[in-house]
Amino acid sequence: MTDILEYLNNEQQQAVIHTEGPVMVVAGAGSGKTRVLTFRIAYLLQKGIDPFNILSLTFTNKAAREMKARITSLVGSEAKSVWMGTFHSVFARILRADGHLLGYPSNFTIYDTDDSKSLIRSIIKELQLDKKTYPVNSILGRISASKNNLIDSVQYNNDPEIIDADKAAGRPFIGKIFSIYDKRLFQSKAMDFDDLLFKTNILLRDFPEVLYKYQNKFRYILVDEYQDTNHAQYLIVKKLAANDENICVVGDDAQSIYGFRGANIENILNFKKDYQDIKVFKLEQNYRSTKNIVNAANGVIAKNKDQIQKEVWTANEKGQKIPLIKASSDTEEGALVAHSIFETKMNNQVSNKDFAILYRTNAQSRALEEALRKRNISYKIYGGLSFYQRKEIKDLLGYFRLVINPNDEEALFRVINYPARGIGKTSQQKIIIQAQRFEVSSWEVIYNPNAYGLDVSGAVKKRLYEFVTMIESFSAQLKRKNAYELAKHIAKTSGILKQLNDDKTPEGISRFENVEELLNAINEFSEREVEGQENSIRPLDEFMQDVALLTDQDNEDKNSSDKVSLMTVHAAKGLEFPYLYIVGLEENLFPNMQALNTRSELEEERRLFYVALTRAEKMATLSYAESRYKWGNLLFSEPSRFLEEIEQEYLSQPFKPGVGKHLNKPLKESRESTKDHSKYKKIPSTPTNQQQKKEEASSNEGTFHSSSMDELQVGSRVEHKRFGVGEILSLEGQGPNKKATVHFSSVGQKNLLLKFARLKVIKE
DNA sequence: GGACGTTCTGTTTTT
DNA sequence: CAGAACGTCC
Repeated sequence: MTDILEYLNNEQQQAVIHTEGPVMVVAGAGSGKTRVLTFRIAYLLQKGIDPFNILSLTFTNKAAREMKARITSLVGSEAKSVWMGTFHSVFARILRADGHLLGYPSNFTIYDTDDSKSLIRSIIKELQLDKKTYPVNSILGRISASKNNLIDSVQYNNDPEIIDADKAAGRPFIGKIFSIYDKRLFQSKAMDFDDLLFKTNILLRDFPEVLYKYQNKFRYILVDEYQDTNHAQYLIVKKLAANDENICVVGDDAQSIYGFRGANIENILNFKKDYQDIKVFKLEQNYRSTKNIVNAANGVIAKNKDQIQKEVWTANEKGQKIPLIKASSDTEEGALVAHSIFETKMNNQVSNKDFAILYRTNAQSRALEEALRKRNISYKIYGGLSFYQRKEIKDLLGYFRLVINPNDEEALFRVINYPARGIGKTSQQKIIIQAQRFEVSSWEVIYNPNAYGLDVSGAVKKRLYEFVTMIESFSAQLKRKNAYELAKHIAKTSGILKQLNDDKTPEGISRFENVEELLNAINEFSEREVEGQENSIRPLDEFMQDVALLTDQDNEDKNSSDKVSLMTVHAAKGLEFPYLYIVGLEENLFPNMQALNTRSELEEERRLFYVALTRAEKMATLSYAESRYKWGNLLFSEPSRFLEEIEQEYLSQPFKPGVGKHLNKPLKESRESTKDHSKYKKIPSTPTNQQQKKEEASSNEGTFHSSSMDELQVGSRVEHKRFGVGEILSLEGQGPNKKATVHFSSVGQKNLLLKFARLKVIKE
């Protein structure tokens, strides 16, 4: 047995060997946080603690896997029995085991955000509410915030304060939507992301025997990224740890960047109040970055009010000053960044994988991709539309979901008429209506249409019968066939493969390939043997269990080839790169406009920038563009205030703020009182805002008219949002893809594809 | 019922 | 600009 402690510095050792009682490790960026967690678990195991008694909650499943591998290499294979994973995946597992107490079967479906939104959309429609007054996103946000604070729909509707707030915002029916939403989830035997935490809380609250069971099992609990836990997660941890109080939380308040998801920075700030005899260890030495980067980053958050006092320092070399790239447009920004990567590669003899480009929003990746492609630099995008969210993938997964849990309503209506089999919208509506009338799932209705008085033609009934029979035949094979065989059988029999194969457009081919890739992944899963159960079949439901919880980060890098990484700052958490580019440093983009309402929101944006900077080892380059295309509009921007907030001495060239001033909105103090913070987390944007915009636009009526295709003719005077007034010189082509050459007085001639061009005919 | 065309509408970060 | 929603026609 090796003495694993010799790998650690003094501070880290202390945090590792203090195994009993509550421990908080406040770990600055790059200070070896993961190392401490890993070694702490290894140390526990070496001490003879049963791996079965350890629970480790990490931020991504990938982090858990890597930690496990590391621990295995330190102390051997017993590490494999430690429970490790994200909050969501660990508690999904618990709910699959004990959720029956709450009325859920173990094969319940996990609805992802798309499923939730789609359900809410249909509820709003059924209630005949105006979707502009009830925007799906904010409704879901409201429900989510509520669940994260352990307020269910009944409490929501009984809380006069909440109801009054909704009424005041002109949306009295949110509570009703919430109730129906939850009822429908339950009928579908499904849980949304927030339910995984919410229901776990209920389970532990209402069933003491379950609580005891897990308290007894998890004698040692470790939580990573504690600064990003929300109230529901906080409570679960607190309950589980209540007996032994062998809890170790690791985090960095300066890296709390998930406030929008209900993360409550108070959790870490107040940890001391929750436990007595708590030991606090601070890891302040940064091993990752140069002095310049560490100091610049420290300066950015120094202005924040909410923080735990600590001083991150480094013994590393000073390093070079931070270069600043100023571009005129997003295209140029991409080109300059690509150029800089090219040069740096040459000058330092390093490879693509040593580089990363971080941005605030996913949409920014496009210009960068193009620039990199032009220079033949290969890259990989993390996040964005994840593989599992693509339409063709969700369609096939829809079949799998339905086979496993026929009550899954979202899956049912996704696939009931795809590929087309003559069960159209009207019939689907009728099914839903009957299902709701009898308060059963839609599957029940189509399974037994006569019993529920489903009023559709005989032909449709026949098609429904065929559909039900097909799904049932799949279900019957669930335990008999391995995941791959069944998946392939379903893909063929359902007609999905054929449908996709018939589409020979480039997009169609790529969709087909995606489906093949999914099938390959399932094949790999089927063939991977699980220790202790060799020769046993690995069925499809096992594969599907936490597909909804997989993130792009979790996809193993099969070709861990030499590529530049592109991702959002959020996705970069926990990662590090020798050469880093942070792009789009423009006021309103980063810091983000939507996030600039309260002081604490600005502070979170600063922490986000801090996280970004501290990912860099040798060099961090910043860039901004003076203008940028967004939704087809050219927008001009001010350099980000963050550039001014970095001390001059850390930048390689002087930065002077532009002539214009930031449109500094006065920042409101957020409700930080204590208890009810996120109950009213975001006051949703008032409908009046949007109505006003509409009215402004329509005040032009009389002069312009929204034009249909054939109003556009050679010689027509037209107006374009961006280019102004012009005249159509020529038209070419038929149908939707007409091309027009238009002369605009402001910019000269432009060729426009009419399908996308917004031209308004000016009527005399 | 379904295909195909037109119009409208997002507009942050993610488990 | 892209995708969803809506409208029209067979």
